[in-house]
Amino acid sequence: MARKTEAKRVILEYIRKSEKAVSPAEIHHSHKELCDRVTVYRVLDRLVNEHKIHRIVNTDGVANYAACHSCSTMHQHDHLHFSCERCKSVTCLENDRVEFSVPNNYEVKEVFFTLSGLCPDCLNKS
Amino acid sequence: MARKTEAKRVILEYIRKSEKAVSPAEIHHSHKELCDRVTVYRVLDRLVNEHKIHRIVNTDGVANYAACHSCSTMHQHDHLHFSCERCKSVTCLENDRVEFSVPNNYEVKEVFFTLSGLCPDCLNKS
DNA sequence: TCTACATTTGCAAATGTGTTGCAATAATAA
DNA sequence: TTATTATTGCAACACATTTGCAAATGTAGA
Repeated sequence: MARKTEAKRVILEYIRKSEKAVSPAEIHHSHKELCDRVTVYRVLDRLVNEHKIHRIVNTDGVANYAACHSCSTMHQHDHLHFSCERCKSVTCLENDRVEFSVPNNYEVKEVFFTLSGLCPDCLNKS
Repeated sequence: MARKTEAKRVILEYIRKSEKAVSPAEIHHSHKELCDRVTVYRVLDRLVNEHKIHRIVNTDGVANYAACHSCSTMHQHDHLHFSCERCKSVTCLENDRVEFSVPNNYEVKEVFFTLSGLCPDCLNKS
């Protein structure tokens, strides 16, 4: 059975407090003393399996992780994500729902909707 | 100005004939003699810039490329893509349009809509 | 509380994707 | 045909992520 470890607790707390989705590298850089780089990856995998966080692949192919907010009631991540091409930040746009249809010979398990361009911060600076 | 080269011609033809989106690695493996690995990446970049193909990031973070079908008339790739978790294939679902809204303080330049799960082929085999 | 054991961790090394610099090659305009 | 410049190959790099294995640690049950 799953164990409570410091790495897991701290990483989950960090993700929950973060405004934007965070990458494994960011987590490791801001918690150098906490644990090894490899452990960060393994903790993130476990948190995803436990439905505590969800994974977003940004348009550069790098994984980012965000806390699940409405997952305690219903587990779905069919909201939009925004991947900024300049600052590389990934933001959940949870209020903007997406509508789509799929041919019925596909079995859809997960949904990844990502927009890219410039986020409000970078748009201001340009 | 852009030049016609064998690598470019063969790679574009290969992508056009392919049912599914293909990765740089796949292209290189099936055309070992054609050109270097690096050239595959560079040719793909050029083809994307010329709007001949479009790039899809699959849920593993790997880039895949597919031919643009309706781009001669209108250049937009806001259709769904399906990323199979078993065989890793990426398919364009061009007939299934997606509707969404975004806060107006974001500047959207590109759109990546990917579903994952099991494709028809893998669904049959299971 | 103590013990046994499965889970978690650190470290080193490997894999895979994508990029860069530079000199050599080849397409094309003139 | 020749000059120009895009394209290529090669070697090396950067970075994200994974794997194997032995050591450490959390926790269920005695």
